[in-house]
This record gives sequence, structure tokens and C-alpha cells, in this order.
Amino acid sequence: MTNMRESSQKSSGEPQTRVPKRRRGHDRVAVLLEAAAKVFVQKGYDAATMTEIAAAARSSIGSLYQFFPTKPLLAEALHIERLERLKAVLRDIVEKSAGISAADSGEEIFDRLSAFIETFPEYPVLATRRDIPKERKMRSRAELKELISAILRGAQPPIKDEVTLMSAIILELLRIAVVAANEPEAAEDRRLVRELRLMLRKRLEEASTTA
Amino acid sequence: MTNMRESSQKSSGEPQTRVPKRRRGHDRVAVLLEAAAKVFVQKGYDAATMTEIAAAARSSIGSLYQFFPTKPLLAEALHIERLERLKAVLRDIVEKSAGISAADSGEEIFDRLSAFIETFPEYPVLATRRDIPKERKMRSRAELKELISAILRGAQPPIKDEVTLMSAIILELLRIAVVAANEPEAAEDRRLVRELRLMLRKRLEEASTTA
Amino acid sequence: MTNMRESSQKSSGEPQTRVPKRRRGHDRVAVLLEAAAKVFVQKGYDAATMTEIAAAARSSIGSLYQFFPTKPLLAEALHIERLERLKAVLRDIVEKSAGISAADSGEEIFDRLSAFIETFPEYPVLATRRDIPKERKMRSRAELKELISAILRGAQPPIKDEVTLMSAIILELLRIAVVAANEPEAAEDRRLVRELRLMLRKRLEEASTTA
Amino acid sequence: MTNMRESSQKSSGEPQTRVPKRRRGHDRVAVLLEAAAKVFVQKGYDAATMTEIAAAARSSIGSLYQFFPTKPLLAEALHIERLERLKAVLRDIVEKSAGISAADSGEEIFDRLSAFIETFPEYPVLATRRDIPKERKMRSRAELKELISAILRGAQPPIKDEVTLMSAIILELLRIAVVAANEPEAAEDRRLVRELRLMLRKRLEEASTTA
DNA sequence: CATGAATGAGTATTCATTCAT
DNA sequence: CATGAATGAATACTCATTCAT
Repeated sequence: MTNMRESSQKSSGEPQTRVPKRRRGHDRVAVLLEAAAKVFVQKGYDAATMTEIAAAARSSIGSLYQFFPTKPLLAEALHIERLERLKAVLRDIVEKSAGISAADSGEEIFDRLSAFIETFPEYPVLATRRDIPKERKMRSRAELKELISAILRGAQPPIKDEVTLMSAIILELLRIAVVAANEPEAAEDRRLVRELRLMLRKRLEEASTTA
Repeated sequence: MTNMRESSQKSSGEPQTRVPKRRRGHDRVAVLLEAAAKVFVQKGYDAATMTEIAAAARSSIGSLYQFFPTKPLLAEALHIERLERLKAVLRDIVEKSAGISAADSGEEIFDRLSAFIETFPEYPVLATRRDIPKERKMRSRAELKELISAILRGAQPPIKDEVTLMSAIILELLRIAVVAANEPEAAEDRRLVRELRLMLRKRLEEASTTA
Repeated sequence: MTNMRESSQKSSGEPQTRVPKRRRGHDRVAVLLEAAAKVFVQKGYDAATMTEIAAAARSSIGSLYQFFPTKPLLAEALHIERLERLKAVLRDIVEKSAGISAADSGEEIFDRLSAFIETFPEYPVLATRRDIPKERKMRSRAELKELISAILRGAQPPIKDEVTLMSAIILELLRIAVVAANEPEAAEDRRLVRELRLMLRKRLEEASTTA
Repeated sequence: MTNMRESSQKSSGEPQTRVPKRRRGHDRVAVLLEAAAKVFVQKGYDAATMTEIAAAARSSIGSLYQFFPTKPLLAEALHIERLERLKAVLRDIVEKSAGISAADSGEEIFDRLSAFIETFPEYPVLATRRDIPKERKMRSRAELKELISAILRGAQPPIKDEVTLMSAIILELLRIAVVAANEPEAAEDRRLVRELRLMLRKRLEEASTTA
């Protein structure tokens, strides 16, 4: 009793993800996040239970809560972690793609991000969970679009069409690839993805100044 | 809630959605389904509760269960209802589109299905809920693709590329439109959808035998 | 999952104590309240658990929550119920005490309220629980003081001192009696209460206009 | 939290509050006790958590447990500390009040104890917590009454009524003052306290042998 | 059939306490 | 001794589902 849900007020406002101060804590946090990732993919965000996540991490429920005081906060922490990696991938492409054609860069993005999703299938789960803070959602989307735009802006020959729109297209075509990856008809879907990749290439070639 | 009980099955044969005999029952069922649709859209499938659905239908929980013995069965019933309407739309296009160019038909599909989703926003919720029977998922997907294929097969000039693949593309591009409809950046999204529509047109024109 | 505590929002705002619509419900509610009273007295408000209350009512936890959606709401409902009875007692004295001396009325109040507390020992527990809505606390206190004031105003000979102050004194002296009732040294405490009763009498006699 | 574990006792002898050997330990203990006092007042005994107390003392939970192996023991230690101070106050009055009238001494007690409560608002919290050992409760109460009795016995002119009873009255009137101090209607409460003080004076004057 | 009460397993979360470093 | 991570029983509360009236 004297449960939080009763009217007792914590003086320290919103609970936050705790940063571990010991080595053991750091390791544990990593294990917990991976366990969460696994369970979120398997069951979906809503159906995933904190208990199962703790079990998957071979940890006690108390330990889980020591670092992630609520389920949304756990999801958020994992989400941010993955988003950081995703942005790193794009940043890497930004560097390497200077002077490359938009069409080629587009395919690079397409391929690298497909690989990313395959490695971190929890990403789409996290990115679409219902209780994601709306502001966060828009911000991270903007960040991704900005990175893709940066890639396109560095393209040679330059793109004439609005770069933002192109970025949005890429992002959306990727969303399809993501979903398709979870569908059962693997064979056909692979062809579908290839096709989308091609449509993108065409569109980007068209958008490139043909001098 | 992904409650254990949800998936519990009586050994005495699967419970089935009851077909009401009297008129009153029919009305009640319709009201219940609409209420379910509303709540599913508002809260999502998992977070929607049978109690709230009953309340939204100004009915009692007992009544709701009289017709839909489990939550998945309720979702399934609604899903089928909407799917029927969706197929009707496509069938209508099949008829009207004989002799029309694939590109024009594609746009027609795009527009009509967009309108459908706007009218029945619960459709994507139902189509992506986690506990959808996998077999059902594949079957309905196949039905939709077959209908779109029928449209494309009737196109004049005929399509040379594999019709099934084209159908898949259309379906996926639509998925984007659906998601985009739920995003906050309305203005940009509208442009995005228009762009996808255009890409589709291009692809279909290209696929058409240019004699 | 999809627990209330997650970010899902109920459309209907604050949960409220539900009014039973069936006979069975009415009975159950009564039993639940008595059980709550018993457990609150035994364990105190904080240490009382909803589970134990349900058990004491030979009811399921679900049933308890059907009518009292939170522990504070349960306490509040019981509090109000008892407060109503308490006010009824005072109203009864108001009627009977017209023309009686303030000193006699004071003793009557003292005795009747002592009896009340003995019958409903949960009252002080409820009235002093930490999460009582402050506004409610002040309002009920004001109501009680107003009733006692009404009694004193009807006294013959009339009271010259400020009636409100006298009411506050009575209320406070009673608080002592209440606490004393829960102490172990019964014998001495009884004498103490008698003494307080006497002090009150003296004070009221003094306050009465001796023409 | 009235946790089961609170009352769990190791078979290997009751854990006891550790007496620190070094200066640093003494300081730490003092800080911990003050932090506990603060949190107990803010949240109440039940709602206060060991973690929050440790934090308030800018100490670690481990350190807190080093000195106070259980929450009740912590409360007990603080309780005793405050009780010692309270007795010191009364002892001081005993000395100074020889030959003074009971009425004057009574007012002195009233005032000094009011001040004490204002300085140590945790005292009533501790003195009324549910898990206070009953025996302790009675013993400390007896000690206080004895001290007050000593004061009254030294009064000039001597008291004829039973001194113990008078002591009890004083103690109880004080209880009111305490509670009143926590009520919101400050202004009125002040008048109330003054009034009780006066009633006490009257009663003590009356109890004094008027030769 | 309609109604709403009854049920209880399941869920997120808390917190006193222990223990390895 | 200090520190903070680990533990898990206990708690409030939810919700699908059943059933008596």
C-alpha cells in the first residue's frame, strides 16, 4: 500500500530512467534492453509484460524497475538507443555519398536501412507504439528526414525537385519494406521490395538535373 | 489485453458469432459493430475494452457477449464486414474499368481505397491487430490482390509485367497513404500521397504494352 | 497490460463510486462497506489492503472494485456514510434541545457522540486519513460545527459568548474522548472523559447569560 | 508500507540500532535522524520510504541500514530521541516551578509543550504510528504523566484533587493543541487554543486548596 | 434475450531489506 | 564503513468472461 497510485506525491516529479553508477549496473542495463527488444518483437508492445522482460533478462522484476521505472520509459530508452544507431547509419552515408548520384545514394539508403531493420526488428515496434510521446515522434522523424535530405543535397548531379519531399518518399517506401519483412509470403515480398527500390531509383534519376 | 482468457477455447466447439434471428437483433448487432469500430480507432485494438465498447453502443456487457462471445471474435466479425465492403468497392472498379488504361485504373483504385480508409479508419487497425488468424490474413490479402489483378488484367492496352506484382505494389503504396493519413503533418503528407499516386501511374504506364 | 497506469486515457474522467442497480448489488455494497470499516479499524487506513477488505466481505477483489474503483474512493464513500449518521444524531439533538440549557445540551452532545464513536470506531480513522480531500475535510468540519452551533443557539437561557468558538471546543473535547477510547488504560480514561465532560459543563454554564 | 518484511525478525536475536564508534558515525546518525524526521512529517510514517529518507540525508540506502536495520527501529530511535528532549523540558519546569501556583505551572507546561511540538512536528507522528510497541507507548506516557505530576505536586498552594488526573487532562488538552496546529483554519484555531489554556487554568485554580 | 453483478488470473509497480564490491 | 545494485513478496487495479435474475 501507500502505492504511488494513491494520492501520495513524490517530491521529485516525473520518474526518469536511472543511469547506473556501477559496472554491474551498466551490464545489467544492456542485458535488460536486449531482453526488452526481444520480447517487444515477439509479443508487440502492448502484449509484452515487464515480468516477461525481466525473466528474459534473467533478472528480477525489481532490478528491471530499478533502472526503468515504467514500461513506457523502458520503451523510450530502447527507442532512443536504436534511433541513435539509425542516425549513425545515415550519418555514415552522408559522409560517403558526397558526389554520388542521388539514385545510387537512394539505393544505398534503402539497403542499409533494410539491413538495420533486419538487425533491429524492434525498431518499427517502438516507433509505432501507441503511447509514444507525439512530440518525440515528430522530432525523430524530422531528424531522419533531415539526414536523408543532407544525403540528397550532396548528390552529383544535384537534385532539382524539393529534397524534403524526396526524403519523405524514401522514408515511406522503407516503411513498406519494413512491413513486408514481417509478412509471411517471403518470396513475393522480396520481389516487391526490389521493385520499390527500382521505383525509387527511377524517381530519383528523374529528379536529378539532367543538365 | 492479450489476456490469457482471450485465447481460451472451450472444448465444446469454438464459440461462434451468433447470427441474430429477429430484426431487433440485427439492429443491435449493427450498433455494436459501429461502437466497436469507434473504440478500436480511438484506443487501438489492445487498449479497447469490451466494457467500453458495450457502453459506446449504449448496451450492456451481457448483450455484447450474447452476439460476440469473445473479443477476437468481435474484431473478426467487424473485420469481415469491412473487408466485404472493401471487396465490393474493388468489384465495382473491376466492372467499370474494362478497356481503361492500367494507369487510369490504378489511380481509380488509389482514390477509392483512400476514401474507403477515410470512411472506415478501423480497417487498418483490424487488419494489423496481433491476434488476427494468420490464415485469414493471407486469405484476405490474396482476395484483394486477386481483385486488383482482375482490374489490371482487363486493362487496355494490356499489361505485360506480372500482374500480381503490380497488385502488390498498389496495395503497399496504399498502406503508406493509410499511415500518412494518421500523421500530424497533414500538408506535407498530402503532397506525399499525390507523389506516390504519380509514381504508381508512371510505373503502370511503363508496364503497359506500348505496342 | 494496457493497464490504466499506462498512458491510455479513459474518456470519462475521474472514476466514481458506482451506484448498484440491482438488489444484489445494494446488499453487496453494504457488506463491502462494513468489511472496510472493520479492516480500517483493525489495521488503520494505510495498512488496510483492498484484498483483505474483499476477503472480509467474503467477496472477490473484482466485486469490490466494481463498486469502489479505488481505495480512496472506498474510504470516502464510507466516510460520507458515517458522516451522514453523525449529522443525523446532531440534528436529532437540535430538535430535542430547544429551550434546554446549553450545559445540558453540551452533555447530551458529549454523550451521544461518544456513543457514536463507540459504535463506529472507523469514523476517526476515516476522518484523519492522510489522503482525505482537504476541501472535504473543511466542509464536513464546518457542517458539524454548524449543527452544534444550532443547538447552542437554541439554548435557554441564551449563550452570550461566541457560539462558534463553543462549538469548536466541544468538537475538540470530543476528539480527546475519541483518542482516549483507543488507549489501553481504560479505567483512568473513563475518569478523564468524565472530567472533560464536567469542564465543558462549567464552561457552558459560565457562557450562559445569567440574566 | 506495513510490509510483511517490516515485522520479520531474524531468529539470531533482534537487530538493534547500532551505536557508532567514531565521530563521523555520530554525525551521520544525526543527519539521518533529522532526514527521517523531515520525511515522516511530510509523508507520514507509512508513506515515508527508507530510500527517500536516505536521499534526504544525502546518504545511501546502505548507510542508512548500517545504523538503523529496520524502519521501525529507525522510527523508534527518533522517537526516543525526541522523547528525551520532551522530558528534559518538563524536568526543567519541575525545577523552576517549585512554589508556583498550579495554574501558572499549567500554563507554563502548555506553552512550553506547544513550542516543543512546533519545533519537532515529527513527535506526534512518531507517537501515534501504528507499529509502536504498545509497552513503549504506555511507559513513555507514564513517564510524561509522572513528570507533570511532579510539577503539580510541587505547587503552592497544594493541589487537593488527584494529581494524576490533572496530568492526564493537561496531556490531553495538549493533544488538541497539536492537532489544531495542523488544521487549516489557523486564526480560529489560535483562539481555540487560548480558550483551552484558559479552561485549564480555571480547572487548576479550582483544584488548588483555597485554604 | 437483456442486464449488470461476480469472478480471479494477470499486470505494473513499490519498497523494505540484503549483499557484493 | 560506504555504496548502490539485487531481490521478490506484496499491493492496487484491470478486464475478459460467466452467470443469476
